[in-house]
Amino acid sequence: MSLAIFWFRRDLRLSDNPALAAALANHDQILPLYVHAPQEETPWQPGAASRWWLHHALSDLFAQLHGGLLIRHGDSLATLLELVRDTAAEAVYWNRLYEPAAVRRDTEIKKVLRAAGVKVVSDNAALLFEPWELCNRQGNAYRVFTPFWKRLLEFGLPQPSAGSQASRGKLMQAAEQGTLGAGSVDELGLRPGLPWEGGLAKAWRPTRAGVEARLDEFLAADLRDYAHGRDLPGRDQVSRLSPYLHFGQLGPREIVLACRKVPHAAADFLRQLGWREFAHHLLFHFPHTCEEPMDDRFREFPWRQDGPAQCAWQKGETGIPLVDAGMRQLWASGWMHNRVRMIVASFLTKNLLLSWQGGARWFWDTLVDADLASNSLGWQWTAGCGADAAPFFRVFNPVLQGERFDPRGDYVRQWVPVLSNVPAKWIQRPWAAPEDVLREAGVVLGENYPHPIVDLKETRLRALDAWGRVR
DNA sequence: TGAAATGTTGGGGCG
DNA sequence: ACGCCCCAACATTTC
Repeated sequence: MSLAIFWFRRDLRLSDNPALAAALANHDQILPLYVHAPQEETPWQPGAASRWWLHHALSDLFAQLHGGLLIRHGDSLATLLELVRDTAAEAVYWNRLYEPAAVRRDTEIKKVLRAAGVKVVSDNAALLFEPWELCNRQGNAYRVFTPFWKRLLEFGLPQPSAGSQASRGKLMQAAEQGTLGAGSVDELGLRPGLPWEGGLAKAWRPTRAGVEARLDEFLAADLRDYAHGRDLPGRDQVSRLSPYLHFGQLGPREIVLACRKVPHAAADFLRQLGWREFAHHLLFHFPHTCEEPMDDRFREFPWRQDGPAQCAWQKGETGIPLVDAGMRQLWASGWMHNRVRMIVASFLTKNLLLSWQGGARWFWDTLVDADLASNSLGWQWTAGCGADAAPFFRVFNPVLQGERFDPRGDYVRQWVPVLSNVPAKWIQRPWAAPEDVLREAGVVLGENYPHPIVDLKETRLRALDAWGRVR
């Protein structure tokens, strides 16, 4: 009778799970384990929105396993050693993580377990390719997206391997785990316990059934005209799969497989999956880039300190409608449309001249899809200090972006309801509207909607000057 | 996965 | 009919 522990981390699914499939193939009985150890991810412990999602993802996995998921809270290595001792497990299986803290921890755990005579098997459930499997002709990591993606496509987009649907009859049932001291998901205390979670619950279905339904719906309807429609936040023609991917309730290879089955071209959408892949590639090879700019010239960049401005940005009270709409969508639903993420990030770093790290930290705490790799890439891209970064002179004008991508103001109306009666012509810049137009719409600037906290033209020039000095 | 300034062109109003 | 000016509309350059 051979027993192995399967350690769930951010691969909270039973399908397309290579390490789980390998464990099932090689052992008679598998103990499914989850260890809650946020302190091991310091300084990037999951934020409130992320914990809310994790709570539901774990509850759902617990249900899929009919309660046969051992839940522990504490030190990962100590927990594994204790369970190996108590169950006489021969092996521990897991799927890899790529954040610097997780890599350090897992390397140490692997070393200690092997020294103790325990077999350790790790595999890749989170990415299309391991970060070290793709390199340029000089054998170096990629720093530019396009050649990276081109190379990946040359290798071919991988699909779930056949063995991943192995028998689940060997998974140890709850009754058999009786003496091992299982905790419950509720005991982990992951839910915010704020009225806030009502907004998250309304916006999301954080379960495997939820993601399967979402994927089908997206591929059937929203993939047509995706290249254009994904830029319109009012239309919301985007996949919304990112939180499921982060927690591994859906694997990227499952997405590739699903795309093969639809009649429309999926290349533009898969390219977005490529950006997620690229972000992991970069964070693995340049692990300091979640804290520090990749471009050393930005180490001494003169970011301002401005608490009130930072706060206005966070609360969506900048007086710039599209920025405020995005920040309010984030707070209310734990998510923001990608086009708007770029706009609010440009506004924070360029118009307010506040550090990208501060923005990244706020996103980290409020996004249900907060992912260290994607978040770091996105913010460094906007700030112009990262790999394949936006050119220094690229400053988004949130008014023009609004007129181009939210021309009727649908998105602004939804998230900044006080502006809902402002005509489309003025909704992206109410401060410029004639008095009678505002009066008729019920808007009183400085009363029920703020005056803009900065002048867009002036702050653009200030940003150009600051970025110009870096060159 | 920009925006603004500057340059060019061509149609129409008008003397 | 002609030249002149104005100014969209579009293209190019610059940040």
